[in-house]
Amino acid sequence: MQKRGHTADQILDVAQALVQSHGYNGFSYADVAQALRIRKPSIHHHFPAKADLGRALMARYRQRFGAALAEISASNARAAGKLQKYASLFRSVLQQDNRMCMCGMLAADFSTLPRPLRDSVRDFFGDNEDWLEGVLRLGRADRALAFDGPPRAMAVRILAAFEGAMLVARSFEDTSRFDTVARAVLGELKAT
Amino acid sequence: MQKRGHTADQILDVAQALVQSHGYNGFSYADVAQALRIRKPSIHHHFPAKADLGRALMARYRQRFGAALAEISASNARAAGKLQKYASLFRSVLQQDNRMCMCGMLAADFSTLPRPLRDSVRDFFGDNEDWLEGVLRLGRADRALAFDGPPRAMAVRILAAFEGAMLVARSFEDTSRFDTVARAVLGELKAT
DNA sequence: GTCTATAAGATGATAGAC
DNA sequence: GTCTATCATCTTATAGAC
Repeated sequence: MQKRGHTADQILDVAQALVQSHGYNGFSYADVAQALRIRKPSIHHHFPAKADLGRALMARYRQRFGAALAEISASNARAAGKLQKYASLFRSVLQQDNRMCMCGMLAADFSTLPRPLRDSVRDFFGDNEDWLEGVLRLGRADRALAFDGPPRAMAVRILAAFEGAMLVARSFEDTSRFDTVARAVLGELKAT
Repeated sequence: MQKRGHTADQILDVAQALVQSHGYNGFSYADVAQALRIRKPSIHHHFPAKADLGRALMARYRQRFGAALAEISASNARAAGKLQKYASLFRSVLQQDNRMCMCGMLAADFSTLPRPLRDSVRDFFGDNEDWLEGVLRLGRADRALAFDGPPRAMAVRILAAFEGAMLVARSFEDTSRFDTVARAVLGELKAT
C-alpha cells in the first residue's frame, strides 16, 4: 500500500465522478484538468496514459468497496440488515448527482476497455456475488432469511436487480425508483 | 411512416450495433463509414449531425420494439409464455456479439446525451413497464400468475432485473448468466 | 447520393524548461 | 510536480464538384 500524493488522489476523485456520470469514453484529461484547475500534462505526470488512470481508479474503487463490505460483515446487524446496508451502498452512489455504480458504467463501456480493466470489472462483480452469497447462506442457515434455490443464484439476482435498478432510475433521474426495487427484492427474502 | 433509402437503413443498422456494443460516445461517423465502405460525408448527407442519427436510431428502435411487444400481446401464449417471449427479446440481443439493450446502453450514457434522446430513453423504459404491467395484471386476474404487491411494482422489478442481468452478463461474456436470472425471476411468478 | 477537400476543435500524449 | 509548447490523430461538420 503505497502512499499517494494529494494531487493524485484529487485526480482519482474527479476522474471517478466523471466515469460514473459520463462513462469511460465520456471524459478526457482536459475535463479532469479543468476541474482541478491544473494543466493536462500534470495529470499525465501522475497517470501517463488513460489506461493507467483507469487501472488506478479500479484498484482504489475495489479496495474501498471491499472495505465497505468488510465493515458491513463485521457489524452486528443480522442478515437482512446487512443486505439493507449493501443496498444503501448503491443508493448513496445514485443519489450523488445521479451517478452510476462505477463498475456498472464500465460494464456498459466493456467492449472499449483495455483488457486489464475488463478483468477488474468482472472481478468486482464476482466479489460482490461472493459476498452476497455468504450473507445469504448464513442468513438461511440461521433461519433469518428464506428463499428458494442456491444462495449463489440469489446473489446473482440481487446484484443484477440493483445494477439494473440504478441504470433505469438514472434515466428517470429519480432515486426513489431504486429504493422501490431494492425494498421489493429484499422484502421477498424475509423469513416467514 | 416515410420510406427511407437503402443507405440510410444500412447506416442505422451499423450505428445501432455500434451503440449497443461501444456506447453513444464510443463510436464515430468514421466507424460507420468504414463498415459500409463509404465516406463520412455520405453519412452526414443522411444524418447531418450525430444527434440526428441518434434520434433516428431511437425512433426506429422504439417502433420495432413496440411492434415486437404487440406481436407477443397478439399471440395466444398465456401470461407466463408472454413474459418468456419478452425475456427472449433481451436474450437474443445479448447473444448477438454480447450487445447491450440499446436503451440500457443509452441510460449509461444518459448525462452526455442530447435532451431529445434522454426523453426517448425514459419513454422506452416507460413503455416497457406499461406493457409488463398489463401482462402481469391480466395474468393475475386469470390466476395464471401469482405475486404480491401492485403489478406496476413487479413490472419495474422485472425490467430492472433484465437490464441489470444483461449488463453484468456482458462483462462475463456469458449469455447464460442472463438466462439464469430471467428463469429465476419469472419462475417466482408461477401460480401455485 | 456520393465524393474530395478542408476546417475547427478535441483528445491522448511527449519534450523539456522551471 | 507543474508548467508551456507542441504533436499526431480523431471527431464532428461543411463546401462544393460530380
